[in-house]
Amino acid sequence: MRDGAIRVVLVDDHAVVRAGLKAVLGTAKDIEVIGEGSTGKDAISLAERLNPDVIVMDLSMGEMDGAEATKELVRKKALAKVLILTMHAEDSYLVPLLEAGASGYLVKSAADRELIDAVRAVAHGDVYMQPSAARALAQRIQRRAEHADERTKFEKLTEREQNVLKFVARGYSAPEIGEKLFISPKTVDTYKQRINEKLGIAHRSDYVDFALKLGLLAE
Amino acid sequence: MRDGAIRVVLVDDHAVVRAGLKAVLGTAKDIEVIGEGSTGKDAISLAERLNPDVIVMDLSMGEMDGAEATKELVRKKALAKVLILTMHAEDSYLVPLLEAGASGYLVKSAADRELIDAVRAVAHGDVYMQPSAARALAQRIQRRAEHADERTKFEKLTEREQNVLKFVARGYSAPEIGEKLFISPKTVDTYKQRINEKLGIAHRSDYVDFALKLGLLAE
DNA sequence: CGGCGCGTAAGGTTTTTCCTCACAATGGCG
DNA sequence: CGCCATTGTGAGGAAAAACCTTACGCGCCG
Repeated sequence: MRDGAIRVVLVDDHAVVRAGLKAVLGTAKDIEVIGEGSTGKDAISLAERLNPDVIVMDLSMGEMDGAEATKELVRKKALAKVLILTMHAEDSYLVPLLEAGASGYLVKSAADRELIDAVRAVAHGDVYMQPSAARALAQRIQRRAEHADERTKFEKLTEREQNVLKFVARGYSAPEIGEKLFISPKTVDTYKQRINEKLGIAHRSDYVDFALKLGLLAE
Repeated sequence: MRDGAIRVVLVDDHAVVRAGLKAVLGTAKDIEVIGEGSTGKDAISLAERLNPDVIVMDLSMGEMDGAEATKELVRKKALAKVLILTMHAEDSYLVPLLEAGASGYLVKSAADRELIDAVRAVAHGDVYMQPSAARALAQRIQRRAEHADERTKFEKLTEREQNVLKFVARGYSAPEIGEKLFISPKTVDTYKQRINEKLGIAHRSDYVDFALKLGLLAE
């Protein structure tokens, strides 16, 4: 990082915890703690003043918690990476945190070694996660794959029909689809008719439902 | 697991690799290799015959690769958990694999210890992932949160307009929306008109794009 | 050979959309 | 205090799209 050491700011509303973190990180020669704060607001002002590489921040704090602070930091386009600490493995917070822009997620019971690794990883631009967190994430993704029924039905459609289904779900009209597929809008109409029969649906909203369940609308 | 040991089937098209895996797993007293195969098809027939707890399978194989075999196993409601091995950290395959139903993902360069841990984890019902894999997953999620622009625009719409936007994106027609909101279809028309102006869009497909980017269509 | 599935398409009726206009309530703002 | 922008509501009418029915060639399978 800039001039060698990884510049870290610690934010936690318990001084004892901060002291502990400082002690642990102090054992790594390539990590330097350059500031401390006790609220999310502190995190933001410290980020602006000190321009750290990494902000190690508690998830739950009195005034402005870690999640909100992370969002705000991202909004302000701060360069610092955020490593969130949490008391217990509260998996449910993980996804919102990642969406907010956090780069890492660590329970406080983690070994010293893990903390140091995590700081290095996020300073390096990587995303750091413990297995329990990764698991939550993976399960979330797997849940998406549960619509086997719809998949089966979908696969019974001909290629043309599948294609048309996708386009309709995406909001395109028959003439527009016709243009894209180089066929007459009337032909598109026919496909829609056949899709309706085969899937037993009738409304455009059903197309959207279907496509959503099958992940056909993922960018 | 049943009668103590974790029953494992190895599937890889290189005998040498299978031998290696067997040697490594042999060092764990709680793991027993009960079968071997060299293709995805083998994986499926072995799963049916031997009913293993875990299938350790290569990602790339000649006939039917690991991903397809996993899908098929899930389709057949096999009880075995699938741990996918891969030559390099091909992150791009991870998400499809998880969707297919794999419970773990490991590069072949992993330490012996990691392989054993991974087998135990998936046998136990956990999802096992290495940091590099977890990273890919996390980045994928973060990408979803990048549409700040759209969010801002969306928030400039009135509540009514936001509501109508959602319904339109979901595929509902003006009369249908009118019914849901207890207003005239003509009023819905007006909202659509105003949304078009405010967002600078004109097609239903733009509504869908917009809603997708903001996650308004997530079940 | 006669269906059957599939890709293609047209005609005609019914709905929807799209655009323009309208009006009342509300809430600043000079 | 009037004025004007914003918001919720709605109508009328032309244009477009959806919907339903019918049709035809082609390859395939019993």
